[in-house]
Amino acid sequence: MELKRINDYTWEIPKEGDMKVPALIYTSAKLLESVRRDMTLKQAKNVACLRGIQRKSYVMPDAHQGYGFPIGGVAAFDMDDGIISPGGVGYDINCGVRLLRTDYTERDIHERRAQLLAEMSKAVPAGVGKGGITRLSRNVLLEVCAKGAEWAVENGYGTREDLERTEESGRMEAADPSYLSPRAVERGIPQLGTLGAGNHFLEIQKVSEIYDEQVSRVFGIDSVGQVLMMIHCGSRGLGHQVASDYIRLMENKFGIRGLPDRELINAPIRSQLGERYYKSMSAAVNYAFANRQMIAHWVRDVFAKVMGSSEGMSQVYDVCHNVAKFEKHKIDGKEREVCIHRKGATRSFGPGREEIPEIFRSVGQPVIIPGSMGTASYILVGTSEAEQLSFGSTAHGAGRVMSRHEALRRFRGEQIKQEMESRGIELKSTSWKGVAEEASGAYKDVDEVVKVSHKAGLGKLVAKVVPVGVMKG
DNA sequence: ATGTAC
Repeated sequence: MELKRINDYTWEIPKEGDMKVPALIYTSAKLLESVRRDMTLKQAKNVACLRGIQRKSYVMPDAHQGYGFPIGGVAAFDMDDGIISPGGVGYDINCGVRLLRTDYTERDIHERRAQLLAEMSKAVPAGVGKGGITRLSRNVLLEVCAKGAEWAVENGYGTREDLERTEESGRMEAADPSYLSPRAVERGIPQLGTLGAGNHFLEIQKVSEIYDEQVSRVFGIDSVGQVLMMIHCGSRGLGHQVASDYIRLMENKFGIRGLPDRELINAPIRSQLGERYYKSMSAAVNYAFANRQMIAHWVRDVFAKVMGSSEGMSQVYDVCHNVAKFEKHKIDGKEREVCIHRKGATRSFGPGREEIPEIFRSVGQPVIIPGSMGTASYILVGTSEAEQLSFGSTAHGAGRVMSRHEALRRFRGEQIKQEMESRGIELKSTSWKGVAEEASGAYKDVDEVVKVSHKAGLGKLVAKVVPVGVMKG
């Protein structure tokens, strides 16, 4: 494939054939090798062919192949001529990350980290298909999907301050749960307040490096050794069902003829089906916000029980990694509203954007990038440059280099756990198979991913954290 | 990611 090197961290696939715009890949020579081995670049070119796409089809440094669109793909579409696509959001709608700070240091919790993990695994149900401890009626589930994290706070899970420190304040107003299929509702009812499986986790972390003292202090990250709690999960079976439902509905309505790949099925944003998908997707987004809100509340309960207090455990921020949204961006010098798809990408807004909470508005929003199991994670800050470079987006994680299937062939869960424990990291999981699939060897080097983000200007380094204890689904 | 197939 023809790739034009723009600079050390940017490559372009020039417009050709049916492409309406070029594709732009933020990567390094090292990361480019793995991206060239799978379908990522072909998929980025396919996205560039879709109707109404603006500026470029963007690829983030952690990208790998996904359903239709690459994971680590960002694309914006014209509100009048453009499309919205379930494959551009992904199956796990509003998969995302929440970060809590604490007043504890690693020393304070060292002796009790196994106990913290044991209590968390009692308090937070995890695993494939796992149900939760809440008993919801159908009507309450619909209310959760309409109100998101607000519902959770109103029902005793956490504080209003948490909402301020959540993307969209924990609630997408566009949500209309009445468009959810009966099956989506049915799957959502038992799973609210559950972690799930795959790459979802709870992690006890300690700050290992601070790159920007001023910004980190604004985020509530004060010193090396400070303990943080990271929560990574999404919308479970409900979001998955919304994606499946609308992929099928759109295929039936529009057919797959003329698409470069049937997985790119989409609907005009202004069509009935496009609007219904957006409202249903927003309902799933809200379900995921409520999910993380409840889990965060239980994590605080666990600290209160094991450590004696959860005081000081305020939220740093909560970000979406898989979402489509209507946002205003400057295109060809003119401010316009577009439909942004961020699939495996984090919003990275810089100073001044009205969408970010006032407390962060002078420095930019927190960007939370989890690594793979047993590796570092990073806190970055959004930049103004990113708005021109990538519609205000950066990476969302390490990004796979190996399929789950291949990881199962190569790794053993028991051995991975042993290796982590020899490095002083506790691991608790419901599934050896899950641990093998999530081995860090199946992922890219997150240090390299965030270096590209920093150097390219997509999001700037603020702090590095390392795991102390990990709970996997 | 996912009641890893409806």
